Amino acid sequence: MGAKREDAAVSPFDMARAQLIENRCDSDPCSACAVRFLTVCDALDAADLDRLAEIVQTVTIEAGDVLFDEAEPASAMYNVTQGTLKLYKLLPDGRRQITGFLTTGDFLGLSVEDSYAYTAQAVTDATLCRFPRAKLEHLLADFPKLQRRLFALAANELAAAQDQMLLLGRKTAREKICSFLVGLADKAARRGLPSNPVDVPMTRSDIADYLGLTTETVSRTFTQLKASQVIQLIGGNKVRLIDAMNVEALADGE
Amino acid sequence: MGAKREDAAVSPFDMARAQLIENRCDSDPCSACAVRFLTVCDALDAADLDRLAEIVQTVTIEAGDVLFDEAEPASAMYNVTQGTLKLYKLLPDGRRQITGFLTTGDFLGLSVEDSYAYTAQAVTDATLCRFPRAKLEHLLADFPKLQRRLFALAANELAAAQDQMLLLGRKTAREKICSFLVGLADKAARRGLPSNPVDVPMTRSDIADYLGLTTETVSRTFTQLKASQVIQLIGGNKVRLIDAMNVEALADGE
DNA sequence: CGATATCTTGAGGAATCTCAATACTAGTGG
DNA sequence: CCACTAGTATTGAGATTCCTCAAGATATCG
Repeated sequence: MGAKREDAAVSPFDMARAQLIENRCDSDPCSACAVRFLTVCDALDAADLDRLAEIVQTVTIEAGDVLFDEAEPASAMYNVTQGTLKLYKLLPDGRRQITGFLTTGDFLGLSVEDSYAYTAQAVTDATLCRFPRAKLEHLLADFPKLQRRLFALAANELAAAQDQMLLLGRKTAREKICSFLVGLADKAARRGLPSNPVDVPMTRSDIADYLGLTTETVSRTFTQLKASQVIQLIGGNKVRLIDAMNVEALADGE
Repeated sequence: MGAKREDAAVSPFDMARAQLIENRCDSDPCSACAVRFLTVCDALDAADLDRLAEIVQTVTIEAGDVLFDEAEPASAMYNVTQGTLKLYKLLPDGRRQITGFLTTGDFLGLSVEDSYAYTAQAVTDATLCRFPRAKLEHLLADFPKLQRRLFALAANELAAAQDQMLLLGRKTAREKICSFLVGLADKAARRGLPSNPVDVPMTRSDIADYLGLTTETVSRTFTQLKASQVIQLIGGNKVRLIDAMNVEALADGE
């Protein structure tokens, strides 16, 4: 894979924080939004969408940029409209656990506490919709449907987190990698994107920190899966699942 | 620890399912509830509590009983009023990951999908408040506060799940055990229960499946911590943290 | 006080990690 | 247009944590 895809430093504190934040000047950005149906915004119909459009801002960040930092006051929620981000937590000595990768339609910044529970960093260049928290909460009071939708999304996140716990606690390296690939493919399919070969925009190091492995083990496992005709590596960041059903079976140790 | 504390079989399908479900006959069970402030019910004031009381049932289960099963239609949500439960997911070959232990005040059964994402089984004898899902959803529409409270609880669960991912993916056995003990102590403290020595009602096997370890490693790690004067084991199921701050530091690898 | 489940301890093995060297790959500058 | 460079990926060898298998100790229940 190529140089400079992202900053791989563990500490986020020396990262660029350049964010381009703009208030939407379009008259009607949300109702024209191509990815609305994937997101929290789907809860509102055209009439109410205006209210949402009033408070939304657009954020553009580059690969490697930190959107917000763990323990920073949670000032806003976001929707990813383009690109991939990673969320992670750190231990004092720098060990890192990536808790999720987000793509088009995913939301982040959910926090009932005052501060974020994780750092959010761009894996690729990305654009997001930013909803200032205070304004959003005001809106939630007016639109129970929106509240309900957020709740549903949180519940889904929770279910995904529990799957990930099963993976981290009980799966082998091979099962972890297969689960990861199947997960990426499913997510792409749900967005109408090509799911086989599946796009893998993150580094081996990111994958390792997501699956509780080391870079080397991730690399070795890819090599083994390739040797056993389970996958093909295409270019630097595409993976073909030779038999998707088979990969799925391997993912659960069947 | 003693015999028969719970059924340790991995497969839940041969477990007893005896549940005692009663409709509340008290005139006002909820407003008299001693643990209300800990739970979802805290969102409602006395006047609205009646509505909740109308739909609530009481469930009594014994240690080892399965409350509901993974993939079973999600017919209700629950609040634990007494006792400890465990939630877990299984792989086809029987490997188990416990995603959480629940005690007084915790809620479970949250599901936007049609079926539960995990199995819920009693660690000790327990009593719960049962809210049939259809009725509860009806109520949510009338009480935005309740909806909001549920959302907040889900968000907290999510944050806890992310902490657990960090634990599972990146912590050593010793750090895992220390995190676990600190977590139990904090939870007890928040409920006004004795937090040092902390009550540990679950088996080594349960702890192992919660932390992504084996029974033997859990046991060995307890022995080591005891030898290093970090903890004392009191009876079968109490642990004294000799220096709580120290245990906390060990939990994060500091 | 025996029966049964749980817990502890031991010895050896395996999966994964660590450390280290080499080989890619994509953008950079001549 | 091609070598250069810096990050990234792969591969190898050895170390280590944790797991597996097995036996013995302990605790609780009837």
